Amino acid sequence: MEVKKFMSFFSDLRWRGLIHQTTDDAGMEAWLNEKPRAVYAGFDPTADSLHVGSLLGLVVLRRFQQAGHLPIVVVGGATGMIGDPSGKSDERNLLSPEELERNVAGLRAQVGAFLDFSPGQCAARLVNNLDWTGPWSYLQFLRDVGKNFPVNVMLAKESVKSRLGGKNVGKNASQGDADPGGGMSYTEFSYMLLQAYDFVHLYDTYGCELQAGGSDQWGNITAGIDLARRMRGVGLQGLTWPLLTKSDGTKMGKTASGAVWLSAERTSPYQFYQYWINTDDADVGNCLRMLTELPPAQIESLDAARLAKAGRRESQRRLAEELTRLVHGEPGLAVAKKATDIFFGAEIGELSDQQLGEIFADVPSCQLPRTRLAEGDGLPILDALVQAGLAKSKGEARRTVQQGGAYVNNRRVAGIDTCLRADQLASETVMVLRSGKKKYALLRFQ
RNA sequence: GGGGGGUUACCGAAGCGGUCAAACGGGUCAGACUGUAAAUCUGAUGGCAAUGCCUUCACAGGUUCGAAUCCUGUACCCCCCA
Repeated sequence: MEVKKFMSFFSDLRWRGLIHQTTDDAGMEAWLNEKPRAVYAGFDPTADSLHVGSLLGLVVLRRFQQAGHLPIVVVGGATGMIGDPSGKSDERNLLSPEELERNVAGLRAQVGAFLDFSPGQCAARLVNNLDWTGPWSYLQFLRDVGKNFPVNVMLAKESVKSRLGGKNVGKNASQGDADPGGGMSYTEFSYMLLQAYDFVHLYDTYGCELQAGGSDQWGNITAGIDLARRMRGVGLQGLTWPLLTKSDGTKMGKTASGAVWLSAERTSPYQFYQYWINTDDADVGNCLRMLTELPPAQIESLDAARLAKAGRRESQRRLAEELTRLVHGEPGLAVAKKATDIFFGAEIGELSDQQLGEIFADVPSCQLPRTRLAEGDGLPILDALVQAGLAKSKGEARRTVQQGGAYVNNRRVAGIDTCLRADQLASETVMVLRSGKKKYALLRFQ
């Protein structure tokens, strides 16, 4: 395997497919090599946690920092109050100030895992655009900022056109029979002014000359560049990364049960790990390039291994490991892997309540009095399955057992007459029930 | 307003007096296979104290030894003619 010679930071970005558009394709690389530059990317505080959709932005900023540039994370406390129309087919609901405040705090807590905020040459910053946008009066904003925006230019932006054009951009517009396009409110129309001004403010305050964002942000980024030229007479730069989509065209980071979050409370490290483990062969190469920091040579050798022996799923494993470590740290990864071993592996036993609790954090459980284990021959397996919610009726439980689909502590239940006794506890008070391949439930005996 | 057709289990759809807990397909669940994939194959699919018992075929009554099946009424849906 040929080892790539030194690759500049920027061509590495290109190689990874992280560059979609730039304001200066020819000169950007040299411009970045010239000296450390401040670069900013914005994050919407629509929830108290970021999700996989924001991961790309975070890792891009991280790469900039590793290359010696200064990343600035802008949390959209102000713009979040308005709602970015880019890529949305419908008007958004406004968040309350309290919600926003909580969300901003949540995001602040998360970005520390990606960027280094400790004082130094290229310490990262996190700012909230509400801090500089809040004080504006409406009239003042119209005079100073609004004056610089020709409406015809605003109307030409894709984010606006698609909403006014009379057809939904959203892929699943099918359910909205009545609503062709929906239009947009003046509020959302004004969104780009706020984001544009952010760029000017960051230039003024931190000398920030580059804004990065997803490809849907191109219109907002160029709006900021235009504004800076008009207000300050400077030429700022912009760069976008492509949207992270799967080969089937759907968005990355969505599961049947909702978004995959970065916070352990919303998506446990195990679930997070599992999400990546299950990445399609067709997508995993892209994900490795764009999201992980594995060197190109290693990624290429994983590609080759995947072609030769797809069944080993080495790529998925590495992807899940790298990202879980990045987001949840080494301890989070350890828990996720341990849980994975148990979920797909051998008998469970000799564990503590606490260990089981961590591993099966996502699994439903039910409490039963401990005496049930001692009554008669013990707790009949059929009752246990129903109690645990793994079967809707005893008939269903019976079928599951007869078909060999029921397990206690990952050991197959032999017959429908099986009874559970205290010596089958996996830990002090917990027994692990499973139906089929992956459906688990805990029984806690108090 | 007049005429006709329909309403069956999670969904679609058979059944038109007993052998109906109800064919068939889809879905779902389990098993085998496998890469925690896809495809395929097998089994299951109202409830229960289970060679039996109980509750289901829009709802309420009725005919009958016996009704998802026949009759009457009610509700909802569809089609045709005005």
